[in-house]
Amino acid sequence: MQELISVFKALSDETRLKMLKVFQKGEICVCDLVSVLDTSQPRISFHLNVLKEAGLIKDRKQGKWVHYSIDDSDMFRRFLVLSAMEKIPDGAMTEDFSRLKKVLTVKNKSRCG
Amino acid sequence: MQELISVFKALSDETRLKMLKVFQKGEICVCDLVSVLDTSQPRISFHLNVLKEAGLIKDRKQGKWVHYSIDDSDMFRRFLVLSAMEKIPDGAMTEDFSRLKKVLTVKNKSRCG
DNA sequence: TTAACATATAAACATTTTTTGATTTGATTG
DNA sequence: CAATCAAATCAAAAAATGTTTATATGTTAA
Repeated sequence: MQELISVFKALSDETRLKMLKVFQKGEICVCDLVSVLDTSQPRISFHLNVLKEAGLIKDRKQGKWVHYSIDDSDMFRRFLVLSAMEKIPDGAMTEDFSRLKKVLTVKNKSRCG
Repeated sequence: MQELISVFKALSDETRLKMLKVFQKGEICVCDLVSVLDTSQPRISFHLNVLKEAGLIKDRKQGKWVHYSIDDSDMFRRFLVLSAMEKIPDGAMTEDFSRLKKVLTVKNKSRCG
């Protein structure tokens, strides 16, 4: 039961829902997520950890960077995330997506990743 | 987005999940729920309110009593609750269901309801 | 190997949620 | 209408979560 609760808890926070929205666009590293959500690094790390403990995301370490992405190994979580995401209008993400776009194009001219 | 969050928040608590499990057996009044979950009345009222604010349950007033039941008017909530309930083994509810049984049979010999 | 960078962690603090005990409200019954 | 019962509400205490600032860890590159 605690496992189930941890999943719902992870989903009951605006920052974390926004993170999942960003993850839907693809894998992203912590430093980019900090830029995109325009907040502090420890705060991002804290929320990433909550999502990870709930089994909603996974990480991939590569050199200095840690890339996070949606963990789609579990059907129930997968469905929960999808249906939650569907409920959040893209309008709630305008600023963030615009920063994401910026970050990604800079990326193409190489940096991490 | 806050509405979505309120739903997940409502679902991220053991007492409230147990309440929903009880509601799956049918409508129940506050005083019976207090007996079944074996806790204080204000605590029950508090959690009922959280579930109600999230749109997961509805109430029906009848004389002195208030009967609560699952609100199945919204598809998304309906599905969430069903899939959450499925994840909770009946073993987690043994004591509660046994008290529920008792309460319901006493009921038949009339009291509230 | 030192400097710089990415991320995690920790401690202190702030905020939110939950619990408790007392009280209130509303309805029924004697 | 006084007594009783069900339920809600409130204020204060307790517990859990989230934020911040500072620091630690691990990696890469100069």
